[in-house]
Amino acid sequence: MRNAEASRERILDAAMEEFSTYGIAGARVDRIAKSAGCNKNLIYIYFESKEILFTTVLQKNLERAFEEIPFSPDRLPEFAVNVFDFAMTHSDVMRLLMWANLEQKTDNPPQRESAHEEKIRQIGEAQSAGRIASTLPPPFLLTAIMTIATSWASTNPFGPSLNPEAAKDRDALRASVAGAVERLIRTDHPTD
Amino acid sequence: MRNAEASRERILDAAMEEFSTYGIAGARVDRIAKSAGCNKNLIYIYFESKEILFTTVLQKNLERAFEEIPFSPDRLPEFAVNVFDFAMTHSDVMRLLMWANLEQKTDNPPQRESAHEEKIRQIGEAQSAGRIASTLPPPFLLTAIMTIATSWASTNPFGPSLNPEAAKDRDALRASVAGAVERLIRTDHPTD
DNA sequence: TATATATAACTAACCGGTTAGTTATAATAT
DNA sequence: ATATTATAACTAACCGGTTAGTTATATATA
Repeated sequence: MRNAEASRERILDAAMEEFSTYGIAGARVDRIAKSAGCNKNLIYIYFESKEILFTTVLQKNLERAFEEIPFSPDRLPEFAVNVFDFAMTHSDVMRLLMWANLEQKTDNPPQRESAHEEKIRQIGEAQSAGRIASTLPPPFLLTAIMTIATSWASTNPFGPSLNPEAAKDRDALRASVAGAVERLIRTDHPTD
Repeated sequence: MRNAEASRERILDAAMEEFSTYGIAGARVDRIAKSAGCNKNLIYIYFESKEILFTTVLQKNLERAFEEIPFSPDRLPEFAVNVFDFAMTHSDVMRLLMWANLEQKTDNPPQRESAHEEKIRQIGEAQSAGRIASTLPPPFLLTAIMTIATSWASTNPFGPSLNPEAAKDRDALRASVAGAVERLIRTDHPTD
């Protein structure tokens, strides 16, 4: 049982669980070590500090999310549904993202920023071409779509915790997400 | 300078600052005491524990929010704008709410739950009367409105941190919030 | 009004347990 | 042999909560 790569992975998995549950300040390195079945110092050999371990876990999981969810400005309801499914299936990643946003003062990784910028650019293009409504500015529209799509993850204080009943019917929620986004972009008036 | 009520208030103010910045696990009772200009033990005399102090601060601030923001199912865009203004002006309260949702496992206070229920009921009524569109189920609609309205507070990982430029123009955002909500409820097709 | 008494408001110092991070040492593979 | 992988043992600082005691203020009494 001497395998650096495997140990590293076990630590990352354990850290994911710990950080998503307790956040950075609340996480305990001892607990991560125990849960990963390794010595605490091994964690400090592979990852310099608790904070760096957190950032590593977050980055890895966000990358996966970006790869999994394709984007097209002409299929925004579909995109929203994909985000919705990801958020509902990976509530731990959503929690990680929230912790990072609350506890860390660091900027977003440049790749995430530029991916966001690119989406905004494409939305603007689709608006100019009249394929979707131009009423809402692209940055606002994208933010609205992301927040609506993730609003039924447990991280949202206005989501499932306030609506335990509605939160059960995932298919209905998925349809509503698509419907809401469709409403935000429809061009029923030629002037839109 | 011996005034129980004033001391209590100073502690609550200091705690608000500390908890909204660091969360429950990250908050330091010593720091709260120092910032409130009192002895740490005084905090434990007035509030039993760190956790109870947090809950007290949260409750107090949420109550204020409920009082300040009136609700009418026939003025949903206006309601959303009021929520938006509150969220932008009181980002510390928003952070408190996020920390509570992430760190605490306790249910929402019953008054908050019932206030939410009542809003949903009124929305359903307005839908049945045909005053707003019936496409989206009331619980989904209310959650969508709340999340859109608060999506430009710093607590949203898809909000200002990804759109620093757009976040500056508060008036434009306010108008977009109203516009988005209007789109979610408009009845342009008689079948809606 | 001056003095004794009771109580409310507050504090300094401490404690047991915890926590992130280190050091020294052992085992394994090549 | 020697570099890599791993662990046990350790430490300094921290932290929530407590204890034992002091100071201010109100009330009662003579």
